[in-house]
This record gives sequence, structure tokens and C-alpha cells, in this order.
Amino acid sequence: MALEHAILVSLRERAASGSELTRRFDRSFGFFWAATHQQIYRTLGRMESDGWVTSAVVPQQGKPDTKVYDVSELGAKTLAEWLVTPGAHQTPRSDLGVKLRGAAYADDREAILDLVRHEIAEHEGRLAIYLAACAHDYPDPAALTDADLDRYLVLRGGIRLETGQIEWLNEYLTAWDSRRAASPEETPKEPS
Amino acid sequence: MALEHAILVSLRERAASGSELTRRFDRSFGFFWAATHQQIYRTLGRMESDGWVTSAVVPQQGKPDTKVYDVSELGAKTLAEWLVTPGAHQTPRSDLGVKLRGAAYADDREAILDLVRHEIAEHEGRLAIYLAACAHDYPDPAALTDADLDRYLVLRGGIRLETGQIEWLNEYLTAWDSRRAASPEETPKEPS
DNA sequence: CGACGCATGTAACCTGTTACATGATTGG
DNA sequence: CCAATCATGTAACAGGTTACATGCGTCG
Repeated sequence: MALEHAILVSLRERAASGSELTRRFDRSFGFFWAATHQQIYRTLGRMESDGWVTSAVVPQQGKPDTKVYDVSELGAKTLAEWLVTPGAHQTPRSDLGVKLRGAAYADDREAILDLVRHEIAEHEGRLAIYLAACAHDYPDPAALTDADLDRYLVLRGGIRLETGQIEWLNEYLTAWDSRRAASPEETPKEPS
Repeated sequence: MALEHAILVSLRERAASGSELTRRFDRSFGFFWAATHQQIYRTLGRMESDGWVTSAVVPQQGKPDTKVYDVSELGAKTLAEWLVTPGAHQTPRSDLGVKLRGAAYADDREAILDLVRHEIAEHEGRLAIYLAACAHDYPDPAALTDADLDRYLVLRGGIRLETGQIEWLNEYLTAWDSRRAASPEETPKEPS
């Protein structure tokens, strides 16, 4: 399980409360790991009883108290070991892969192509966000600190992922467009 | 949930028993969806009681009887609708992403680079398998039937995914190699 | 004070994983 | 007949999702 380790990484960057961690997972951490606040609270509780993190209640101005967590020595040691341990292969699970594999069993090929165009638009939206973040936060990659270089390279991975998906889906569209242009219409609209 | 729909797609390609489906998920279906036989049997049972599939016990030569499932009319209709319905965004979950993001908190940068090299080797292994399958099964993409074109394009997606990961991890290695070459050793071995 | 938002949870459910169990059939 | 294998399951558990609940603080 990696959620606990993802939390450890985030807490080592800066101590935080459960809701602050939730916001981080929604933001920068989020493009390669998702977690809801319920998962995070549940996991933080287990990590505290395991001695991986410590907590301190901190009163706040204008807001309810927060419980701020920080990594314990044991947690840091556990993380350092996990970081260099190869994990088992994670099979990607892609709804879209299933849909495109089975596209022949949809009634309407054009609807599949619309779906693909819709996916492309979503990937391009995320790509634009990542590119903007990359240009804004890391204008000079060669000058980064070690920890920032890591973050920059992970962001680069996200950019490559989105780019690769867009290229693939465009290949899909091109292949089907040329096929449909070459052969006569096979799913005619019903004549009025 | 897409496991049920993945099973529907596989059964529409050809009716099959639970164990045969399991083998298909291990093989061709497997590179974008994983499922163990327990998941498949459980799901088949639910799908049958929902009326998406029908089953027939078939005696076999030299082997125990098998229960062969096929898609019902309702199942085919359900699948056709699902295929053209856009799904919610699936956040990728990447252990490796977490590890590289937190690499600064490992004791040993060289161990991280070894981990990355190990990952590259695994991706290259899978890529070689996909490329071989692509060349062997689809020597002439322009001549494929519609259903085969879909399968070919999904395989192309798998190839692009592996290629993209390899490129990203090589970018990671390059960035860190040049950094380590430029600056003096910062994690010296303890003197004996 | 009452409505709202925030931080922190609890409960129920579903999916996925791992370990074990059963019957049927063949091969030695 | 005994071991090995195949096909089909059951049981127990961990992780992820969704809906709901509580207590605190501000703002109108």
C-alpha cells in the first residue's frame, strides 16, 4: 500500500493536518495519486497508532482547532526503506482501454469517435495546467534544489503521460477517419 | 465499474468459461485490465443473476465440465450503452510517482537511481512483448477487420504507454546523472 | 441566535486480494 | 488407488467510495 507512504512524503515536505493533506492530494500530489479525506483520516489514525507520525492539537485564528501531524523517526526510517524497494508491477486499469477494445459492439461508431474526442479535450485541459505549472514553478530546472528537481521530474512525467495519451487517441481518430472515408456509410440514419 | 463490462466485451468476442476468461485477462486483455479468477467468478455470478449473461454446462473430453457463459440480449444492450458513455476521470495511481516525488527522503540517491534502472528494464521487457505481438498479429493494419483494427489500436496504446514511461525514466536518470557529475559526492560512505 | 463553513470523524458498502476448499478427471 | 491438475468455488480481509454525523467558529 502506498497511501501511507504518500502521506509520509507529503508530511516530510511539511507537517500538516488531515484537511491540509486532503487539499494537497487534490492539488499537486493529485495527478499521480488520489485520496479522499476519509481515507486520509483513517490512514492517519492507523499511522499514529503504528508510531509513524505524531500529532499535536493547534488552536487557530478564526477557525476550529486542527490536529497537525508530523513524521516520527520511525516513520522517516520506514519511508526511507520503502522508497528504494522495488514494488510489484501495477497493471494499469483503463476504462477507456476496455471501451476502445470493445468499440465494435457499440451500435454507433460515430459515438465512439465522439467519446475519443471528448477524452482528448480532457487530456489537453490537464496538459495545459501541467505545462503552466511547469513554466511557472520551474523556469530554470538546472538551478533547482534536489527536492525541487524531484518534484519537477515527476511533473514532467505527468506531462509525458498526458501527451502520450493525446497522441494515442489522435492515432485512433486518424485510423478510423481514413477507414470511414474509404468505405461507404455502414450505419445510415433511418430515412425520414 | 468496468470489470463487468470488460467481461462482456471478452464474452462478445467469444463465449467462455470462468477459467478461460481468467486466462484471457492474464493474456491479451491483461495489459490494461487485471482480474483474478475469484473476481471473475464472483462477477459472473452477479451478472448472471442480473440477466446480463446466460450459462450452460458443457461436458469436456479429458477435463471436468465447464460452465460456459454467453452474453444475453440485455447484456449486449447494456454494453452498447456503456461503451459510448464518458466516464469520470480516473486518477492514475503510481507507486513509482510517489517514490520519485519523495526520493530526497531516501538515504541513498544511488539506490533510487538503481530503482529507476530496474523499472526501465521491466518496461522494456513488456514493450518488447507488445512490439512482437504487434508485428506478428497485425502485419498489415490497413487490411484489418473493424474489430481487429480496434484491438490493434488498443495494443498501440499499450506500446505508447510503455515507450512514454521509458522516455520519462531516462529523462530522470539523465537529469540526476548530470547533477551528480557536476557536484561533489554528498553521501560519502562511512570511513572504515 | 441561526445559518453556514470548516475540520474531523463514523458507518455501510463495494471492489480487489489472499488463502483455502471441493469435486472431477487423468496418469502413473 | 494416489498424486497432480483443472474448474469452480468460499471465507476473511484490506483498500476505496459514498453518505451521513458532530463540534466548533464566524458572520449576518
